[in-house]
Amino acid sequence: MTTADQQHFAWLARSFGRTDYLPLSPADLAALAGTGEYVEKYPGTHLFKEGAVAGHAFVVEKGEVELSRTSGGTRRIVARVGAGTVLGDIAMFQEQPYISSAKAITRVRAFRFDRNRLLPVLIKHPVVTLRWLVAGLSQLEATQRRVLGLMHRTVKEQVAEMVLDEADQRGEVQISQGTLATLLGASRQTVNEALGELKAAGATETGYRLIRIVDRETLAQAAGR
Amino acid sequence: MTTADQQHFAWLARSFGRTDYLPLSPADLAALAGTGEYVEKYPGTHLFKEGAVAGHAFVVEKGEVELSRTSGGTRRIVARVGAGTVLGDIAMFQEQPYISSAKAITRVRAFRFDRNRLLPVLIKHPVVTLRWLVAGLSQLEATQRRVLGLMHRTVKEQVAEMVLDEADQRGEVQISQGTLATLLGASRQTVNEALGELKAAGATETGYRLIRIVDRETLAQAAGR
DNA sequence: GCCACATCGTCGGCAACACGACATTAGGAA
DNA sequence: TTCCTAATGTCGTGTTGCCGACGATGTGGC
Repeated sequence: MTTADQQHFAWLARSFGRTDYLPLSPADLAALAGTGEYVEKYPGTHLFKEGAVAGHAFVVEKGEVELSRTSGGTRRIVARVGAGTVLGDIAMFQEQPYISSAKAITRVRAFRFDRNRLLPVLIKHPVVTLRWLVAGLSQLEATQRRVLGLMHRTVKEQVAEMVLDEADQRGEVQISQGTLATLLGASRQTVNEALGELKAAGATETGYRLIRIVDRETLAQAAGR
Repeated sequence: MTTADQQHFAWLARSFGRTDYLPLSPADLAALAGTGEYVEKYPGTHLFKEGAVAGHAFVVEKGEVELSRTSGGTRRIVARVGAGTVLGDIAMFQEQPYISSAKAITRVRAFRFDRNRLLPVLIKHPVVTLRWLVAGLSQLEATQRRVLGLMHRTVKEQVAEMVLDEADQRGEVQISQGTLATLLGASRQTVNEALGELKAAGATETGYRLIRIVDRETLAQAAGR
C-alpha cells in the first residue's frame, strides 16, 4: 500500500462524520478502498442524474457540486455541497432511483463506490455499516431539520438564516441573489428587498455575487430564534 | 419459545420495510426480541419527549401516535402514525436528543428497544443492521420528499394532497380542520375555505371531524400533479 | 476600449393568506 | 334533557410576497 493511498483512506474516514463511539479500523478502511475508484468530473457534467437507478455512491474529495430536483416541471436547487460530502448513498442502499441530480460546478474529484462490490464488504464489516448508515441518517435528518426550520417564515428571516449557515470563515457567501432565491424557493426581487433591509440594519453588505456579514449579532437577530 | 412470541417476531419483521434482498433469519429475530420489551401507553401520555436523550426506540404495534416538534415557541404537529411505524431509532443510533415528541392518541402498545442491549446484538448481526438502517433511511427520505412536495403550493393544493395521502380504505379521514391546519402550517380559516372549494368542485364532503373523498379524480386534479 | 450578457436595484399591481371577530352546530358529560 | 366545549362556517382587514417591467451596473471575451 502506497503512502498516497494511506492519506486517501484517512480522508475517507474523516468524511463519515463524528460518531466517536464506533471508530473505523485500518482494516475496515482498506476493505472499503477496494470497493470503488476515483473519478474526475469537469464543470457542467453530472455525477448522477435524477431518476437513474442508483448503482453508485460518491464521496466528494475536491470541488463544488450542485444538487437539484425537478418536481412538476420546475427544477429546484436543493443544496450546494463541497469536499467531504457523501452523495447518492441513500438511493444506492435502497436500490432505487436517485432522488436528485448532482452536477459539478467546479472541477470535481470524487471517490465512487460500486454497489455490487460494496455490499458484501459491508456484511463482513458491521462496524463500518453501522457508522456509514448512522452518518447517512444524520445528514438526512439535518437537511430535514433545515427545511422545517425554513418553512413558514418570512423571506427576510430565511435569507438571514441561510447567510449565517453558508458563510465561510471570512463571513462571506459567494452566490448570486437569483440562485439564493431558487434555493429558498422565493423570487429574486423579494430576496433583493430582504438583503436591502439587512444592509440598512447594518447586518450585511452586498456586492456582485457576494454577501458579506458585517454584524453577526444583528443578523442572528433578523433570522429570529 | 411460545407461539405468541413467534407471532410477535413475525410482526416485528414486517415492520422493517421490504428490502427483499436481505431477509431476516429467525435467529436474527430471536436475538432482537431480547433487546427490549413491550410497553403499554394510555391516551395523552408520551412515548418520548423532544430534547430527552434517546435511549430507546419504539415499534408501534397498536394504536395512534402523534409526532410534534416545538420550534420558536410554537408546537407543530409533524405527523400522525399508526401500527408498524418505527419511532425514535434515528435519535437513538446517533445517541442524541429526540428530535420530536411522540404522544399516544389512542391506547398504544409498542415494543421498546433498549439502546445498550441493542447495539452489541446489531454488531453481531450485520444483516439486521443493514436492513434496519436502510428502512430508517427510507422513512426519513419519504417524509423529506413529502415536505418538499408540500412546499410552495397553495393551501388548497396542500389540503387535496394531504387528504389523498391520509384517506383510509373507505376514502375517509378523521381529523379536525384545526389539526389539519397545524399539520400543514396553515390557518384554520384558510383550510376551511379550501375544503369549501373542494366540496363545491364535488371532490370531497365534510362533516364533524371528518373529510370524505367523493371523486378521487377531481381531488387529484385539485392537488395538481 | 467595446460589447454582450449576467446581475443588481426598484416600482406598481395583484393574489394568497394570516388574524381577529362572531354566529352556528355537533358531541359528550352530568 | 341540558349545558358546556369543541368544531365548523363566514366576514373584513392588513401584510407578505409573486410577477412583470425597466434601468443601472458589473464582468469577461475580443
